[in-house]
Amino acid sequence: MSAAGRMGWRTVRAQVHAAILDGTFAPGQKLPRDSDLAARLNCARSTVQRAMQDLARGGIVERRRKGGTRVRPDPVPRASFDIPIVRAEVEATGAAYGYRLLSRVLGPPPPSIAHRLSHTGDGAALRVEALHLEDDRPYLLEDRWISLATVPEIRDIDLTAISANEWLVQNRPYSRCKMEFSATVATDAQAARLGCAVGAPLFAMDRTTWRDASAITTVTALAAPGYRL
Amino acid sequence: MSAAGRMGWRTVRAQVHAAILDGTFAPGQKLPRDSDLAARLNCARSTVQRAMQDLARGGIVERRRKGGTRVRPDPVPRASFDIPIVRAEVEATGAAYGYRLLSRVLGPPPPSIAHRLSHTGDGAALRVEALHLEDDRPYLLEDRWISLATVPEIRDIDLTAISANEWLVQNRPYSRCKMEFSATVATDAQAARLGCAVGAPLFAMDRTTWRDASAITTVTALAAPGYRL
DNA sequence: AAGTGGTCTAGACCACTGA
DNA sequence: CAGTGGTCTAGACCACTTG
Repeated sequence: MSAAGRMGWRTVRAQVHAAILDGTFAPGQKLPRDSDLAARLNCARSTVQRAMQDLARGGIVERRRKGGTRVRPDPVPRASFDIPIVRAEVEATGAAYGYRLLSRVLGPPPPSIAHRLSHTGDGAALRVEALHLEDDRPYLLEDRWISLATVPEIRDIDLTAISANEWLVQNRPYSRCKMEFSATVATDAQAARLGCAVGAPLFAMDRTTWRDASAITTVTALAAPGYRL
Repeated sequence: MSAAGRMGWRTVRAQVHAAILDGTFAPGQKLPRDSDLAARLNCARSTVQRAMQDLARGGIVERRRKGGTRVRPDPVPRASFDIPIVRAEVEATGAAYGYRLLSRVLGPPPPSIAHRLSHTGDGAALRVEALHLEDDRPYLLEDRWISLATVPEIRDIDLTAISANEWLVQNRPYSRCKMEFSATVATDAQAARLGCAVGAPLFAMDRTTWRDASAITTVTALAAPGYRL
């Protein structure tokens, strides 16, 4: 770690990171305080601040007021990736995107879904099943519940023309989102819709979105066998 | 969006985000330039900068030099979560963590693995199969290949005492990491080791880590049925 | 060529928190 | 209570990109 030419915050980050990787700063060890690093690297403290904050965000170091900055003994693999819009994901592969509405039912959701939507009991919901296609082959099967309390307009939208997903994204931006991933095997009905064998392994994504404290929608999407995230 | 009391960058971010959610700034629309917002909110431009940069990182807006800041029409769900260390993940549930080495073999990896490790042909590797336990029940089955070219010391480590995962994390910090998730069904051998039925759905995580350009290890971990991420 | 975001600086004060 | 990170400011210059 030397104080050569101009030090941008990315350079500072790289230098400190390199020093951690090569053992100059051992796991658990305390790093010099920001102002000292700034002096040694010949830059402003705020530049070091920026760099260290980025390392902290990446799980490389841990910072505490008065406690100083320490190398994390367990570099947390902080995965961060974009969940692509289905249409974009399909079209990115060069394939043609298609969409088909399978069912659309108004009614009270079962308890498990009502709980996810934080429904207090009286709330009705719209259930939509749809299939996303990649070059006419089944790609993603979604089973969605939309809260009519939060999104009453959805009742009048023609969901054969636009997917609920896209309509919601464009008309009901959400402020919070929770996702879960798991694995299941295809039931008879799912296999028929996805065009795969019964018992085939399916990658499942559960997503619930909120606008402030009001749940908007909860969806379970099943990907055709072979899907990788 | 009013200029009330003290405006920290989090406050600025919240105000702008709220203005986007309530439609003051429509999707695709251009926002005022930073200095204007700063004037309107009665704070320094750099404070607005920080807030806007955070919104951009969250996929809410898109910024371009000279092009200005625009509301993203497709609020990208940017999932960001920590991949926990297995031991920590188990112990967080209050359960006892256990670990068992199943096999340990030195030899040339098959082509598919050699490719993932960027081996040029001559490189040998260490293959380790291990089982992570939660209260003595199978939790995660890992099948790992470690590059002896990058980590020769691993040959002399007693992997019955410490898991390869933990040893590597503590002794070979990595600078890059690639992960993939998918779903499979249990084979005979996997079912026996995980104590589940043949054909049960398994959540699979593939991870490869590098130190600079040298691959360190590649691992496929299978979670027992019921696992959710 | 000009406009807008990106970064750097020097200095100040605040907010946690460990000793 | 004292030390360290967190944030704010005002100003300057740079870098990219669009018209």
